[in-house]
Amino acid sequence: MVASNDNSRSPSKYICYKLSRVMRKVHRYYESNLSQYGITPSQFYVLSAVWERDGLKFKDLAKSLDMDGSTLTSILDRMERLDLVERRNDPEDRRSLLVFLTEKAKQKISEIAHLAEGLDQEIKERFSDEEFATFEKVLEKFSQE
Amino acid sequence: MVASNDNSRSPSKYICYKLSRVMRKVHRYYESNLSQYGITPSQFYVLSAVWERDGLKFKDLAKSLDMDGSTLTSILDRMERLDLVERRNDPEDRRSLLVFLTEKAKQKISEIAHLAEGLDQEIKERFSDEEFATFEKVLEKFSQE
DNA sequence: CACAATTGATTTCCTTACCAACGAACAAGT
DNA sequence: ACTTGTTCGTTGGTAAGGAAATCAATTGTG
Repeated sequence: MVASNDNSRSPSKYICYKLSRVMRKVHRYYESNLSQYGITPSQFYVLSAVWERDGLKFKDLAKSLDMDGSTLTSILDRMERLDLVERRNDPEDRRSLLVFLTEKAKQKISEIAHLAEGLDQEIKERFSDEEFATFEKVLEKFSQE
Repeated sequence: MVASNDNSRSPSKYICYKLSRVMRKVHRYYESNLSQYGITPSQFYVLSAVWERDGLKFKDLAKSLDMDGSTLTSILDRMERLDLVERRNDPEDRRSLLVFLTEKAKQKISEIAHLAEGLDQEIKERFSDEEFATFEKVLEKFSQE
């Protein structure tokens, strides 16, 4: 808490810096665990989102992940190379693409999701329930607006 | 809160995803405001850290920002090109580098810091004091361990 | 002293992220 | 039908983040 006082020059007084630092840390934690499945955290988010709604539109996928289309394009490129997802044409709109999980991905995803839930559990255990609930509430509010 | 329940498949149930999403949002907010000074959020963190301790060692800078050395190398490259920082040899260790702010940076940094404090203020105002205090406490705990 | 091990910083490679510009396809209006 | 405008996805550019390999300099050990 020392570095948060207002007349300090330290970057650690700024929200954005704090968030970025923690995010990177948690990201590395996920990354090191997901690597045994040969995927990255971002690829895992895409897998989860497509698992939730197989065959959804590219643009809806991007929107649901709050991700720029061009970022998703390159992630899907790699995931297609890894045989995790498949892009198919949308019969209703020739500009649009539909995204599907491959059989390979369908077989792996629930195990991976289980692992990720375990990682979350380990993180949560470091805090009190209320503390963490408030933390998540604030995050939720952030991403809504 | 809907998406956080445990039997959902949505990526938004995972801490790492939530953090990344919020972080990106806040990052974009900072980015759009800092761009008037021609710098990025990460460059701003470096400026702040060097402003706090001018002439610190490269490795200490990287450590204090919890940043990989290779990342810092490329950020400093750009910042040197922008005439914001300067690398000098460490007289005590020829492997080591010392990092200094340029005059140009010294003149701009306090104004930029003031802007950033304003951005933080605007964010804070969206939450209750306790709520946000807990949020920051959790972030703090995260980055300590 | 000499040699091995470690440290400091850079380079290269890969992934993510975003913006701006683009071309193709669709929609709306006249 | 034709033109105008919009939407969809990709491409190309830049920045950041990190892992691994590398080189030079320093430290440790025999």
